[in-house]
Amino acid sequence: MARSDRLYKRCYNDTLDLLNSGQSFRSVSDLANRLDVSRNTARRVIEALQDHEIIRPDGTNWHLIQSPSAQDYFAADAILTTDESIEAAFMEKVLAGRFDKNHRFSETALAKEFGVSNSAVREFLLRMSRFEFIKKEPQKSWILEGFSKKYAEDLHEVRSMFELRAIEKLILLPDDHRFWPMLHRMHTEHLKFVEQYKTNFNDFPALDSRFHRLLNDAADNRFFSSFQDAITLIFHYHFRWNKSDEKERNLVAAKEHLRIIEALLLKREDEALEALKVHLSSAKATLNASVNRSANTFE
Amino acid sequence: MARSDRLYKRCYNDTLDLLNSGQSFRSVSDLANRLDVSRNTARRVIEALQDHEIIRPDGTNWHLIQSPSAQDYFAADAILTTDESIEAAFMEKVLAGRFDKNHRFSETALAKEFGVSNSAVREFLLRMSRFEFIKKEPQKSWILEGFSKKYAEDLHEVRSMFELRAIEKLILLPDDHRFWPMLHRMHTEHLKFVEQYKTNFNDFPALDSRFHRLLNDAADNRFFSSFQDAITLIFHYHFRWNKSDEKERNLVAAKEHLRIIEALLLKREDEALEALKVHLSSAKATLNASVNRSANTFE
DNA sequence: TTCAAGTCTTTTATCGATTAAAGACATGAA
DNA sequence: TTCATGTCTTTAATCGATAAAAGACTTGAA
Repeated sequence: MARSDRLYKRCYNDTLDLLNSGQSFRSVSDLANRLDVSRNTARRVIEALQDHEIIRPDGTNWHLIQSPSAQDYFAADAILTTDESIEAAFMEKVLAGRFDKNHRFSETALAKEFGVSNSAVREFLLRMSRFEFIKKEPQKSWILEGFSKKYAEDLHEVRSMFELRAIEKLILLPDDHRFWPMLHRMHTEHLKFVEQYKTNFNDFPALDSRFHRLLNDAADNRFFSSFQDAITLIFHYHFRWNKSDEKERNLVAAKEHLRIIEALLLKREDEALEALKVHLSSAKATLNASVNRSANTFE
Repeated sequence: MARSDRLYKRCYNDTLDLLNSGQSFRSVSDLANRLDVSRNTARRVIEALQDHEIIRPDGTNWHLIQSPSAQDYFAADAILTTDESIEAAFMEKVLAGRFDKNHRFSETALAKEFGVSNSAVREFLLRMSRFEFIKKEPQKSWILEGFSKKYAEDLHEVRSMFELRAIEKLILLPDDHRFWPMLHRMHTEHLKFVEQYKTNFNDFPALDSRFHRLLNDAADNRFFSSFQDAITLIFHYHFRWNKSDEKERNLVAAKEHLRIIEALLLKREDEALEALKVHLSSAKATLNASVNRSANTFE
């Protein structure tokens, strides 16, 4: 087996969704643009959909012959890239504590366990190692340093430094900078979330991540943005893993965000910094609580 | 061809050096310990050296039959790991500006150019990408963001934040912490360097890197230490590339280090912070000068 | 006990091959 | 012009195989 055609499958599903939502596309090129893939891939999708008699050309547009049912779609796990599925499997294994006590693990063993090749695992681990919770020395096996308390502290320290600095830089941005309208939209979204949190509380992690990313990106330092990737990953999996007090926690955090946003919009630096500190320490508390739950939380 | 035996060759050379410097080893295990490799590798070295009639057992120790000459050693480029040689070739290519104007490049092309496999290049690039000067999106080719002025600024900003924070943390370390004797030794080494800088100015980059690493490691945050890897790499290659004013520059920097060290030893926090700021901005100026020289220095 | 050696097993480093997807080029219609 | 298409070439994602090095087990000597 060589390279998988998961992208094609994902596009196939996305195209069904597109058509099902009442939209359409004019040409192969048009679909390729919409899906942000090459024309070859788009063409393959269209041909397959025609072959399966799911769509048909209709004047200048393509249309569904009838609404697609669940079995017209590729299965959810068929559209993950190898890397995505390794990530999910690995993080689940970490959080569930299914690693040896000595925290050493081998590429080969993981590859076998996850049903992928050696190289795929290796490359995943290399990419992952920038988050500093796994590491290896040449010629030796990997070590899981795990989500220890210390890890949470290190993460928090750097995160605080970066985000506090970000606030200081943001306050100085000129009034016509594109950051301000984006922050406004963020404000609106948060208000909406707070209003509807009882039903939509699941949306918070994504909102949270977008909010912090906005701050970091606007601070215009690539290392800040890159660090935000680590934060997003860690919190993503911890949120998934630890659902306790989820609703309340999310509401509190959203309100903390609002305080920061409002202080920023009024350009009250001290108030914004203060609000951010409060928020960061509650985020730290959340992470700590989750770390303590996870079985691979050794010292 | 599969895995190369460069480690063995390096050990072979190192063992010759060891014996040539008058030291010896008692057993396979002993040699393995000294070289920090497995016994299998150490055994292979000893057997080869015996076969080549370069050493012979002598009671409880091994001895050289006669002082080894240059041709008894493996060539310098035979003892680099694939990864090290890719790194050297890649960085040289970046600094010499031998990339296309659009800054895109392909794994395959590099692999061909460097005479190594696709995967080796790929893994190198993945590892490198945490330094944030190359990057890629899935399904697309790599982009060299290069050592722009902006890169130098981003690097400087984070570096300053980390090291200033490090100083604040170091001042608080108890008197019996192992950091203090290490700092004392560092002090002595710097005094010695300043005294002999006219002949030994080449030693400075290594000393510089060890000094900053000491600060970052003692601050006890893995992200600080990891960032220091980036700094070391960047400065290493820029120093190599830009030799102008080398002697004077190194002397000035060493004296700046001394001011920091002395202030730390006296636990004068403000003075240490001040001295560090001075040093960091001269380091930034050095890097900037070098960046301007390098041909891949686009905006 | 501790250390050393030999043997066997596991794991990493490295390669080359294969297929999906992107990208480049040429051509033709609005 | 501009866009859409088809064809061809290059490149990335992914795999499995192989040899070097590490590590585990066993035995024997000081």
